[in-house]
Amino acid sequence: MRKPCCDKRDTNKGAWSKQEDQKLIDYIRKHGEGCWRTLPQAAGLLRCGKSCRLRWINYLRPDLKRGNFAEDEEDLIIKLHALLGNRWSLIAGRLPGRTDNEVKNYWNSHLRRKLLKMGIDPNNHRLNHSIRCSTAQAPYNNASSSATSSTLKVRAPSSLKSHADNEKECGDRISPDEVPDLNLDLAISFPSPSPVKVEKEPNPTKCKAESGSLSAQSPTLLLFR
DNA sequence: AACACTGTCAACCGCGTCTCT
DNA sequence: AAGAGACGCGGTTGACAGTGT
Repeated sequence: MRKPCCDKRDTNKGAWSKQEDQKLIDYIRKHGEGCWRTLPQAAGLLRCGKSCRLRWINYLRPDLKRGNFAEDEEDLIIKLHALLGNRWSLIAGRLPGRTDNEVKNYWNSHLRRKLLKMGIDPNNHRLNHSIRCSTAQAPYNNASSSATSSTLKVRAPSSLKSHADNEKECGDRISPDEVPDLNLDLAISFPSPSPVKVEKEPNPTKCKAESGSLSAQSPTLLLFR
């Protein structure tokens, strides 16, 4: 049985105040990201670590772009979604200054509708195609979307297989080589000194528990342009 | 003006994965 | 090998704003 990530009685929830934001910013500027579990106490925040992490990543990080999505960003999201499904973090990794949450929200509120208006099924990116799989929110995933998404990230070969399996289960879904005019040349392979890597940089300030999580063994999603 | 409806987005939740012991 | 702890991800929720009636 997993313990709750924090003692919920003693933590604030809901919207962040400016003071809380400032505390978090100050702390991370001083000590860097990481060790989210212990950060709230160290920073004097009555929040759980997860909440702090989310607030920082989605809102406070200095490199965030925010604001409206450009047309080319929209295009890229649509194309990447056609290839990757709801792997928002992977998609966001190709959009500098954008977060997975932001991309996901934008997809659900704008792009889905836009595609529907154009007569394209946002689930499989096909024209005038009735939705075959009942999981409208998780186009390429079967029962557990989070499971498959993690699989893709970590174990590329089997994930490709699982994607292919889903294709079978869901009928004639689009496959990467079916995507027209994509020109993304997406490949998954083990790390090598090559093009753009969508990979989290190991944070030097990270604590012990996390430090080995991106070892040389971890396959990396490589994206070429 | 008041209410209902709809859209947006920040935040939460639960679960999978990874690492360490 | 098994269990615990921590992180990260995707799905979902709920508050708020905008729009329509």
